[in-house]
Amino acid sequence: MSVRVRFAPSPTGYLHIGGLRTALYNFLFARHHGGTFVLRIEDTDKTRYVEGSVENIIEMLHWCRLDYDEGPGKGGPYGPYVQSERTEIYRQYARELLDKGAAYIAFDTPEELERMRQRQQQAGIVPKYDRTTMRNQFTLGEEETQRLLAEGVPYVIRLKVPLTGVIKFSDIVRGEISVPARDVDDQILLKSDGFPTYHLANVVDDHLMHITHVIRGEEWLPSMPKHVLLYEAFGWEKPQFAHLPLLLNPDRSKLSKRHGHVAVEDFKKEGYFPEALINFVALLGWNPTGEREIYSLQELIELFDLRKVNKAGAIFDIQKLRWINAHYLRHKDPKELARQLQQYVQERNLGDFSLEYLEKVVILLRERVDLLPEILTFGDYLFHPPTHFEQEYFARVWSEDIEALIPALLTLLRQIEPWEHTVIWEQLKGFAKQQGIKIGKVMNALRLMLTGKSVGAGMTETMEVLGKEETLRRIEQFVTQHLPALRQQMAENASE
RNA sequence: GGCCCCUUCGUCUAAUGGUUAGGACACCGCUCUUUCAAGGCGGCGAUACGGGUUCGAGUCCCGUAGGGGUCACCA
Repeated sequence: MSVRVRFAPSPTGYLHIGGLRTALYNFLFARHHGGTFVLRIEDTDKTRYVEGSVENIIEMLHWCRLDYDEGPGKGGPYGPYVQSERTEIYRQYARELLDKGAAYIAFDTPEELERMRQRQQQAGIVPKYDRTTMRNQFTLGEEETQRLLAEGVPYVIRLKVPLTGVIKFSDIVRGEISVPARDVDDQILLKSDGFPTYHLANVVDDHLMHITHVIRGEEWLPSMPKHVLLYEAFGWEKPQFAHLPLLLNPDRSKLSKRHGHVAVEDFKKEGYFPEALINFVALLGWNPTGEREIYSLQELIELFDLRKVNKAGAIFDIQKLRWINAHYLRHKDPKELARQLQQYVQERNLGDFSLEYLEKVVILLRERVDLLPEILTFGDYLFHPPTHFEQEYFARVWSEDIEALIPALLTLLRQIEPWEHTVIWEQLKGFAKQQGIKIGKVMNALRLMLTGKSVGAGMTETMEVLGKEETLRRIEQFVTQHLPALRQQMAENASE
């Protein structure tokens, strides 16, 4: 039988990193086995629905190249793939459970349930639905139940969990697990609004959609016994289960918004590459060798093995993500990067720059930043003349000697031809020697005048990218405008 | 608190019961050098604890401790 897996998010917000990892492992498993990857939207709680979240999930999966084979907008043989469009199916199966005696009807109001929990807590016992004292099919009797139903009194359908015995199941990641039945609650399967809860809808759909492997987060492990009971009540063969270790905050709690952003979209906006995000997230909880860090999606597909997935949760370390992203930044095609950079330039209204120019900028600076858009701030002087000059740097590298050399330096630069960094370098070296001054002094002065900053790419390379005209203009502008201003500032600081 | 899961450097991880416990990020140093990076080289740094099984345990078993998840008409 061919592999069929699903990613089943609920549309309660944006796709987050944890969801992406779950989707990724499902995707990798499906592709590795030549199986089918299904997207199913679990929107059975209409109160938690967030507008636009389905679109966001689909868009982000697509951005990461995790395209699904069946699902919303794509169709497939077992649709619809949105649970709110399948409510009649769940009602039908809930009735089947009722007929089989595996479930029962209950009329308790939320207030009554709350009082029950309070009583239990005061008595020091674990809160759990008590079907021998509450208002349900068993305590009310068949006749009264039918009467209330006929009257239209709201009701729910609950799973009738055995009072004794042990529920056992097997998990690909965690092995054999068993839970005493007495610790399992009589889960509500069908809510009073006629919608199913997760547990019913999930089991029914996984069966109807012929899912062979359920790969989901560890937070679902505690509800496994309920799901096992449901499969058994229906007489269905269970799929195989794999509960993935959680993604954690630096404090080891479940990954959440509190410690920085977790929405995939935020990483996209910040300028992370999808390849980097996928590469990083794939290695959180699974590793093919332990010796390599960089994998393409294709390589991940080839190597993926569910049995090698770890059991312990993994902290989401943004530092390593940045490093991986930086790696991709240094290895991607500069032409492609230039196109992407142009987008950022336009978004920020930095002016018009040709792709040729931006490509040079990318090559010049990509080894010095982790994210592509950081080039815009790190190398701001490549997009407009510097308006701010680091005072400390100025104080350190500017001197009377240097200032006296500026006219000669300008004359030298004017005659340099061709304007290429190797030529510029040779000429400047000769100049420094001739003037009996250290080359470093000249370079630092140029760096200050041309960029205003103490750090950046190689100076002559930067000059080449700026062009001769711009280089000369900036030097002149520095001497006539910025230098007096800087002097004045220094004087003010000194007098304070 | 009940139930369930988990535990190798700070972090992500590797290790058919036999390795000086390996790699990567971060950090530190050296190197390169016109600054800052990148690269290269090196360093720091872990089997939670206690028992047991075994010639031999990170690996198997038991206990303890710690961490996490979950206990809704939410998924």
